[in-house]
Amino acid sequence: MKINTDPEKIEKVLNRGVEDVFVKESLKKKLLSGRQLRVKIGIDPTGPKIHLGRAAALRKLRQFQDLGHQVILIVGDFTAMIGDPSDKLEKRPMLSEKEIKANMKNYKIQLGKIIDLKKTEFEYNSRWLKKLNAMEITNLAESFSVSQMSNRRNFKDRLEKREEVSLREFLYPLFQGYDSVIMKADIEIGGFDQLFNLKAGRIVQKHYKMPQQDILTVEMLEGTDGRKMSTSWGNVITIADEPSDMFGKIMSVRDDLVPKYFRLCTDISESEILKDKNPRDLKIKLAYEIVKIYHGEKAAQEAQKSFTKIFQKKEIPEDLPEIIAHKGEFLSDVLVRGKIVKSKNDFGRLIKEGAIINLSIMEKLQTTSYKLQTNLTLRIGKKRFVKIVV
RNA sequence: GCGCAGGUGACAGAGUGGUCAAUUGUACCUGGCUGUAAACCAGGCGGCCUUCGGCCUACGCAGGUUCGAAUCCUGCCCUGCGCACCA
Repeated sequence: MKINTDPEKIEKVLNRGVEDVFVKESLKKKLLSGRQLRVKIGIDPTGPKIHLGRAAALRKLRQFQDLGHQVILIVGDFTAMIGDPSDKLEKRPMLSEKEIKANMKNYKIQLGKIIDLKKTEFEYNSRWLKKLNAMEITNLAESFSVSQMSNRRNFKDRLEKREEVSLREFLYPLFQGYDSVIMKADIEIGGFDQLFNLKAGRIVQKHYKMPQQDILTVEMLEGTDGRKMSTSWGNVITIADEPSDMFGKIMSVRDDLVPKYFRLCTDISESEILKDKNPRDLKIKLAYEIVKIYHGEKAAQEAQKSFTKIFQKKEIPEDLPEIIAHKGEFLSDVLVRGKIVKSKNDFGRLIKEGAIINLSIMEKLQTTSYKLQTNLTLRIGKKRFVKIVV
């Protein structure tokens, strides 16, 4: 495999969407050397879907792959059971082996949309971490001092607030670092929230008298509401989202985040981004590009078409969710059953607010005790559509 | 183990016998304005019913006192802090 050492390309890899590189000069030298490097990334199979924030790090990995370097994907099946303390307000619950397996099922398909799986080395870190005995763990633990560990931002904060910090959480960075030892990693990539864990890799490698990996962190991507993208916040856009859904979610991202989204989620150049002055049009372009990456050109066109149709021309979408109902059934029951509304109370509120519209006659539904006789197409609020088939 | 403080709705955090389905902020939902953006304004935000009303379930868990408990008592579980010497 030929290694690409084009300085211009390397510059781009080292800068676009990158928060921090440690140690930059060392990494640059490695990349220019022409040697094939071992580039590691860890994925925590804690959620079944990859969101755009995680995808950003994986895209960075892809860039290394394109330069000809060896990409190593560590599935943190063991560490996921411990729970990563990074930037968590609370400690995470431990995941069972079963849950992890379920999460990993669709993972590879999603990964395949970003990186070249054929050229990727896959490893499950339980393979070696499971076997560590007490003596070896003790030795590993020697690499860190307590003050180093407790100076970590989120440990420190929690300790100051007199919240619980489990000793177990201290183990996480150690194990992640140990992965780097086993894998002989030259570089490790991760989100900026991973900074401590990545640096831990350097410390642990040093402890085992190995050359230290350089680390590269990508910027954190905020979710649709401007807060950090996180599954537990429900503000995520995942790469497995349906095209129209994905398109819509991207359109609801705050304007000021659009350049960042371009930087982290697309290959569009900065100069091209600046061409479009209208923020809405720019965002449409962004949505189009991202949908194109994960679902193809055709899906992107269709998503855009249906978006303009629904929200700019206010038409009814073509394929809306359907619920089967019986004749004479209460509408409220059907909607609760179909999980369109939370409860009958919720339904009652929406009626009172005039939020439910019968699209065939374009009238607001007035009564909570509406009984179904024929098919019915409804719009609830601005973005919920549903068709009820009797 | 002993002592002290604490455990309240998605989260933060009030409330210390009835007026508490529980103040407030955030998040969320709806309407207005819009570009399914932001900001802003208004309303809502446990469940069920025949809904200007009624019922059920909820303030760590289990009991108790009381006409009445998130609030008082007892036990249990969980969290934080303190518990060498000297004084």
